[in-house]
Amino acid sequence: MTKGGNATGAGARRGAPPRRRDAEATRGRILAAATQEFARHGLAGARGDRVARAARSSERMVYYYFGNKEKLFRAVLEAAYLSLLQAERSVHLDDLEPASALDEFCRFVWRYYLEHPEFIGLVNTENLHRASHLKQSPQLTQLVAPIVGLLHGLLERGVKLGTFRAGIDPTELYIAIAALGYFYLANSATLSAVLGRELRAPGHLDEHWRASTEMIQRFVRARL
Amino acid sequence: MTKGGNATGAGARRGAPPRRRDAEATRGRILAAATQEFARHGLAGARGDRVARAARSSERMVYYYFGNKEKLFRAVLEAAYLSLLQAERSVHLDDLEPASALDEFCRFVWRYYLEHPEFIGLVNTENLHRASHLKQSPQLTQLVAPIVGLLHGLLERGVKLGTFRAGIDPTELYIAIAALGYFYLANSATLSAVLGRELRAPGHLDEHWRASTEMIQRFVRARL
Amino acid sequence: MTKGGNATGAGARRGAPPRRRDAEATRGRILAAATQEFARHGLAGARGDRVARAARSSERMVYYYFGNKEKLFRAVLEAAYLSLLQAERSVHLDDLEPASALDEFCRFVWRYYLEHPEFIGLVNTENLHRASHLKQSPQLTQLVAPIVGLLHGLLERGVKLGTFRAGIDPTELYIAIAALGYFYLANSATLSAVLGRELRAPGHLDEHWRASTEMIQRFVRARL
Amino acid sequence: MTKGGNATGAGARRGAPPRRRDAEATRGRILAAATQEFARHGLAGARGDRVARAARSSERMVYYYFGNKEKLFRAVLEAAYLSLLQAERSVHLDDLEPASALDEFCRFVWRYYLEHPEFIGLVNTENLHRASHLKQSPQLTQLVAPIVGLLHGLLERGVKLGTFRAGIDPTELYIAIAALGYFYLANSATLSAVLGRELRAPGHLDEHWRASTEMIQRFVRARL
DNA sequence: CATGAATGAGGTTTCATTCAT
DNA sequence: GATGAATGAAACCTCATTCAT
Repeated sequence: MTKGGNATGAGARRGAPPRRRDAEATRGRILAAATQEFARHGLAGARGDRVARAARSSERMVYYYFGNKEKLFRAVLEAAYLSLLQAERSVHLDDLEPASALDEFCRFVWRYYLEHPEFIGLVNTENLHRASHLKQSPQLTQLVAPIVGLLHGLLERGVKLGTFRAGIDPTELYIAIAALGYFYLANSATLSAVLGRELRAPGHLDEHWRASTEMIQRFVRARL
Repeated sequence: MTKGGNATGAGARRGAPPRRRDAEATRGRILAAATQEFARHGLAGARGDRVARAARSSERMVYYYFGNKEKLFRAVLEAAYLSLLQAERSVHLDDLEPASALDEFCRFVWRYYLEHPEFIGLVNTENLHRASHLKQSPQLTQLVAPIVGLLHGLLERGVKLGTFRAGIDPTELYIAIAALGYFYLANSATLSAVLGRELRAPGHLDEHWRASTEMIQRFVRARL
Repeated sequence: MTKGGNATGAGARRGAPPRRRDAEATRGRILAAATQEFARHGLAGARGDRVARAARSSERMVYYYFGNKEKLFRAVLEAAYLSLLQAERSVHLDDLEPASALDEFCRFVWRYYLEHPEFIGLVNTENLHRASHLKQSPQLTQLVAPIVGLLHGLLERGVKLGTFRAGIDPTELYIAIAALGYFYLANSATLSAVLGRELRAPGHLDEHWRASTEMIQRFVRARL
Repeated sequence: MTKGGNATGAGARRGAPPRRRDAEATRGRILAAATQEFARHGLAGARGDRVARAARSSERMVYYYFGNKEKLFRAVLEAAYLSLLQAERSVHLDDLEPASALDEFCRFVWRYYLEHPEFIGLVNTENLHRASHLKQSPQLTQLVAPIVGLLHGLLERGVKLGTFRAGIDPTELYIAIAALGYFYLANSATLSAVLGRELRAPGHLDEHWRASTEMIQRFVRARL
């Protein structure tokens, strides 16, 4: 029942009569559409008919597959976090020396946020709801962001080599790295208006990334 | 119960029946209630009757004073930003040496976010709407966060004294300071669930603030 | 208490503090504004605040002077009919020979409708309400359109002279004259759309008037 | 109670509980009810709940099928004009000699107005709105009342036979015929009150029709 | 597996009107 | 005599959801 390994192909399905395996495809399209919808409009602002239309399906199907709005949101949220976890698994830092590895790590986080604006939207929405849906997903809460483990190892290596100072909490470091990227992108609209600077302009994006990595490096570096 | 001749001021009015025919007071209560409502539930999730009840007024009065939901939100947003600006005016850093002044600045920002969770909620909501309401408020967009000016002066002083390195963009510095505080508090719910650590616990709050200021100090410090 | 003959002048009353005799002036402005409002939007569609604004007064004053919406409409309607009656009094046909007098009469009716679109709007609205307000105004129903009397005399003279045929009901004649003008103007919007001809174009207005008078003349003429 | 296999047709369904899940029937009942409601109360005065009740449906269904009040009105208006056009197609004048044909035409128009008071109410309402809804219906504006074509042919035949005079504009003639009928019926309430004559009394209705046709005949007749 | 029809409940907003100086 | 503040009732409309095939 896994996704990979089937050979039906994704193409040639436009207006054609529904065929075998379409159930899963429909479900997938709905999930994708709902992800966008929730990310853009929040939970209360999301509209079932927009999801249905974007998924080239019907509102009825949304209920058929997901039960109700809240459950749909939970499914979307789980998929989003799972997606992040999967991406995190692709990060391999062990072959790099600690400082470069940390740079690489920062780049990964920044890139992920930059390329997954829907993730930011969903997380913001979930925080508005005090993480109530997340708490209902045991598989997610038990996972304890394995990415922090990466940082832990990395910091230890740096300390041993004498390039990083001791006593840095990997969780705090992770939060700092996330904060610098997330805040900038999540709040770019209001910040741009208030600061009078277009934060989404490519130049400023780059500059921010550079400043952020420097800040992180200086934070961990021994004997500045 | 008449309007003239009392000197109670605006405070100490909780649960007491609202003074009737006091436009300013009624408007104020509605604005305060709406601030909480929008911060907690977002624009789409906010409910007019909850606002009315919390303001010990009627739904009708909300429309009487603010026209419609969107305008009410705009009024709330404007008041929130104005409130921040006013608080910023109370920050005086000129008498402190640069490093201490920077610490003080960080403490101010952190405290403001900590003590004004509604501000975070409103800003998040406004970002969901791509700052569309903010852009309609000329008075706010024209203001160009004067607080950045404070940082600018502070950095210059530090550079002259040789304690800060040159070439730091005050706007970027401001964003970093804001990011470290805002992100932590705005996302504490999901982060707590995912990281398996109660970020709102007093100890962790303090630790985060300490780590943040250190990060900022190391970022600007010359010759580390 | 008549309008003419006072020397306060109509000018110089813009933003100035209210003075003596302003009560009557305010009432008058409200009545005029309400006339336009009811004519343009009907009874149900009329809005108190639009009336107030157009009258440079307040909604409160509307109720102060007229009690409620329905009474205001009645006042408007009475004023409109009284206005028509007064205009009718200015029609003098006795010095003209019958055919010319009839032409003159037709011209008067046509002109009145053309120059008083609000009258048409009000009458249409009143018919929607099955003349219920009109019936409540004894002064109007008792009047029995004196203008029909004019036609009666005119027809008699024509018959005596041998230019008009006998047996024509003056009321029917009046209705016909009114119909040709009223219908054309009252329905010009829908007719223009459906017939593909701009009925309000000056050329077509004139042509219609010419055709109408000819129709009326041919109707009464003896021995065609 | 299933949908398939019955042959009752659309008629004879009054007071009986509405057949459920019959979209066409439900839509039809709502349209019919709305026609009456708009005709009687105008656009602003029409009430959604009255429509729902009269249609033995729910207010919700009105929005389900028609979107909103304005669209419902447009649908009603379109149906009303389409109904008129269909009736016009049943008029065949070619077999009659011109004068009789013209009489027949007048009778048709008169009868239509007499038997479709809702049409008059709707058209009046649409004129209040300056035909704004009609203009949004391309199918209606493009039709250019084909009935005028009938009059055109009829006039030509009469001229050739020498019974009608030349130079009569068929559109003007149509307007005159419509005016004499429409005005009388649309304004019967106010006219009855003002003229002191019950225009809806059968005798007066007949008399008006006779006077109207005579007027039309005399208008077109050659050599009176 | 899929769907068109239907709906209860409640949301936002408007309206005409009155209160209390 | 005049007015700003207030309001109950109801209007229109939307939303998430279920029914019945």
